[in-house]
Amino acid sequence: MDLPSRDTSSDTIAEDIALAIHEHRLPPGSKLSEDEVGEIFGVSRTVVRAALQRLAHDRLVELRRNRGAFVAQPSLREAREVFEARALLEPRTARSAAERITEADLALLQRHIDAEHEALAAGEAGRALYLSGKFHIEIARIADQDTIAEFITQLVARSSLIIAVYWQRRGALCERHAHHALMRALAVHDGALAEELMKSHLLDLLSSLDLRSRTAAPSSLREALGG
Amino acid sequence: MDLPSRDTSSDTIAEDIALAIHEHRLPPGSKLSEDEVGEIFGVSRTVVRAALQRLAHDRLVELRRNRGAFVAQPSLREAREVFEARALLEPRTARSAAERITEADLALLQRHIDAEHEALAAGEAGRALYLSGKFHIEIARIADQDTIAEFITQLVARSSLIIAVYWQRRGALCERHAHHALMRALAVHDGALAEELMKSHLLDLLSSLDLRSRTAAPSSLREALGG
DNA sequence: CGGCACAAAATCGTATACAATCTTGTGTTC
DNA sequence: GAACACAAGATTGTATACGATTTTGTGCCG
Repeated sequence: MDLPSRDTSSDTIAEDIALAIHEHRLPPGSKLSEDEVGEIFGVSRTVVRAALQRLAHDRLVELRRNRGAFVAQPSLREAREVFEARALLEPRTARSAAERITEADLALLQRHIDAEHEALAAGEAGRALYLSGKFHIEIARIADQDTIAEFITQLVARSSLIIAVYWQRRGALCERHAHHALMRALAVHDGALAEELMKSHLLDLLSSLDLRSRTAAPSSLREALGG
Repeated sequence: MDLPSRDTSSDTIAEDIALAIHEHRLPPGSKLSEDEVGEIFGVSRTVVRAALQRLAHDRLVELRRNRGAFVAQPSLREAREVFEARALLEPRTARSAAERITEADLALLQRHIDAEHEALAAGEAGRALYLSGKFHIEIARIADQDTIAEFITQLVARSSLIIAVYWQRRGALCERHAHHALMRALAVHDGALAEELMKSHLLDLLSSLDLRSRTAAPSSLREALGG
């Protein structure tokens, strides 16, 4: 509004909301009223609806007819499936990335890791998680696979939502070492190692989630009981 | 309109258009005017826009700002990437499907194949292609992987578009034997064989495309010159 | 006092209207 | 005769308005 450097189209709003979800500023189950969002961004409901529909298509929000839009609450089943899909896509993509990575790419990845550590040091856990996801997406981009990168982008965003719901051991910074090890494999163009590291990294992530208990869908009722 | 058995929501329209694209009734590059589509389905531009945006998100149509919606014309690069993504997802999914397939699933798959042959015999090549794609999606469903099935659904639709642009040897019915062989592997729960057959089937499909020539994007100019 | 029915309020679904942008046809000028 | 400038037409982008559905608050009845 004040600084219309970009078009305030629905894409911008969708990205802003997606970022907020990714950084856990919008917890799962949050209501996204069309009027409210429209007022925040200074646009009409028309463009807000377009943004929400796009987010619903990415499974980040759930649209309930005549009820409104809510930040999605991935089911246990969806959580497993998302990581299984990532396990199919990312290891092979990491191998391709290792085979064709350049010095510029490595420098960019290193900056990503540094930014992640900075965010973590500053106590911005949400932002650190977002940057951690960006690391995975960047690898797909380096592999020169835009189509797969798009899928991974979506899966990473959904993973962030899954982590928000099912995160178990909060203290463990498993990401840190895994990403460093991956960096080393990429730097020496060791595709086989990169593939293996990515595979175990994803398995680690999955095992850090509490996917055993909570068989019932964690509804907003949880907030009522917990708070 | 006349038979409003279902809600004429944007999803229905998007599916109808997607089906037309899938069956090659709407060739790549076709203009999808909002007014025109709205008049055809008896709805306002509002709902048409929602449908077109959804299709654009699935990469079946391309939205050009202030220009309108057009049936997408996949680039050479996109064509390769789509089949590379399928090569990562489908073989392992076929293995899972083989391990857990039931008699009911087998019967359903057989009906799919029969319907495909009927369509082919009736000269409905487009419909046969659509059913052929459904076969792949059904396997992902049998594997009990909804998330991956969704990705495959999208990739299959895009494949249909790719075939419309880059199809080379029209006479070859490579699909037929490949799907039958897959059926046999699934029937005896031979996961390893199913995985291998799916892998080579996808490679066969890719090799049946003419991805060497036509480095420049085939625009609508081709119609003007060809017609 | 608890449960049900009804009404008011809020929110979403869709249609229509207006503004912005692009395309295209026409006229003028060199 | 060709190229540019301008205007008319068409199409999309966005806002607003109205109808439908759901939610919720209130009052009556058992």
